[in-house]
Amino acid sequence: MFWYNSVNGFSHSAGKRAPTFGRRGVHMAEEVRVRFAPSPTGYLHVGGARTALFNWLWARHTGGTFILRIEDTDRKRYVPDSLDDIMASLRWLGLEWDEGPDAGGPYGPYFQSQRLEHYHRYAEELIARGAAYRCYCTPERLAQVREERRRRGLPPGYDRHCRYLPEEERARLEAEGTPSVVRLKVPETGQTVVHDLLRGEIAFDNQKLEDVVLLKSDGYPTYHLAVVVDDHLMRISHVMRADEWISSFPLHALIYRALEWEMPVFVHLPMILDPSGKGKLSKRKQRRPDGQVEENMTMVREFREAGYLPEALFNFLATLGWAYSGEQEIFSVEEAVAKFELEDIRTAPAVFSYEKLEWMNGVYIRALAPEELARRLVPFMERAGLRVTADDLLPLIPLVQERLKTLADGPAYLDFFFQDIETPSADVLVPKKMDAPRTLEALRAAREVLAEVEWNEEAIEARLRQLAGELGLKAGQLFQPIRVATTGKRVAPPLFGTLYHLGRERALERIDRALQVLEQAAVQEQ
RNA sequence: GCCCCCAUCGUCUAGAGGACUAGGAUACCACCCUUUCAAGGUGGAGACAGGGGUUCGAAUCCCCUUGGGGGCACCA
Repeated sequence: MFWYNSVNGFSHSAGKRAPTFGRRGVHMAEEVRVRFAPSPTGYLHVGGARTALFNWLWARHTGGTFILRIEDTDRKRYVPDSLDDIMASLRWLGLEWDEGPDAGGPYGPYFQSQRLEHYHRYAEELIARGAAYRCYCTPERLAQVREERRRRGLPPGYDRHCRYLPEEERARLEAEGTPSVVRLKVPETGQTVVHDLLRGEIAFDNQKLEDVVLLKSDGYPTYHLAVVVDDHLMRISHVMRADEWISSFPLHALIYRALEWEMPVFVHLPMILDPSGKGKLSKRKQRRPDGQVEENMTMVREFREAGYLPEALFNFLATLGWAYSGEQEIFSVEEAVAKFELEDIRTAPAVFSYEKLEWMNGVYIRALAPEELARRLVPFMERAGLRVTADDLLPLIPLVQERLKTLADGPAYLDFFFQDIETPSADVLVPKKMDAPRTLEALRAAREVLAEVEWNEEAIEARLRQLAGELGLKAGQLFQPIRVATTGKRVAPPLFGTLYHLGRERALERIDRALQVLEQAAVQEQ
């Protein structure tokens, strides 16, 4: 049979550094069409987002088309709100699609559940061409077979029972209306050689391949059939998908060849690994940044809620498995689009580094216009119970901008501006190498200065520095009690700006409360 | 178990046989700056998994070993 010659279709091995277009020279002018095809079985995972991102980057780089296709062929695992999350997360990252749900397009519908007639048609076509067959085995029998094979030390799989069903038996089962699936008729000998842009040729012994189910008994296709049919019908030029699909790649190739369809260029993307380096990134794994045991963040929405900027996540994900030069790693969207090349995608799996993402997020936060930072901080302040507007925040931005790692850090740095503080205890108020009486004396003096100083940052700083000298204290010894008294924190934004924006009245009021605490402590120490 | 993929500092990576005393970033450490914390500056420690080939010459090409990962559903 023609498709037993599995090596056809490839003129030469491209190898690791093959030119992107050269291999399919005839198609150099052909439009690039790529797709991201998630299944609505859960929220968008950062691994999925990275796949989407690479596809999007390639589409934008080439002036091609980015398609969103929903692979909703598993009715059992369907999660109702996952589709909304996937679309919202993609848009949050800036990965707008040209064709797909909402957008529409000439090759729709873009939900596989609405394309069943196509899968049925090509399943029949495959049967007619002798490349597939109906299988009437029950799930129970299949389970039995698997168990049996396991016991005999064989790889789990189907025993091809129905492939060799006598014709009269087949007719009888059909007449009885026995439920059936359609299976791929994999050649029993020879090899299937597939081509990956980055890895070159990969050969599989047909003997090791399985007669996978193409069409389920509920009439829905499996991934294997649906992906091939849709990629062909939607005229996909490049398939970029996760590494884990390499195993079923030969099955897909067999379907393409049986249907005599030309294959797109395949690029398998490296896996994203858990920080432990053990296995795919998943929620189950735990990380402990400071001894704390917690769940990994894996969903795009979680990063958004944790105060990461979309541009930072975008940049980080873009450099996970793709490197432009080894020198540059901060890329604007435009730069990434301009510089993205398929050849520069790595094949080795990459560990997801939360530390590096956090650093990068800080870089992007520092680069934000103050007005913009203020605007983005508002929801995080509100979530912490602080009712503020961007205008309230704006004057305070210079105090915190270079300190924030995430937007969620905002409240911890700024809450005392917007709500009263708990009066700090003496042990927090008294700096190292100081005692309560001396701290009390210093803070009293500071109160007097602050009560009459002209209320601007420069004057406050000048007078307090002068005071420190008069008291024979180091700057920190005077400033720290003031900081703690007015902010309730040991760690807070720069003092003079803080005092200025807090206002004289509130600053003095908080200092007075701290003085009471210190008075008591001073008495007790004597 | 079988099949497939992968292998440079802890991590992300540069490296296309000679430009490698292996570069950058992050994380870490020290110092500087400094009112705390950051940010910034300077410096430091830190890698070609192992073994065979090929070659005048190997991080780079080939083979083996080891290690890691993925897959083996009427899931995607």
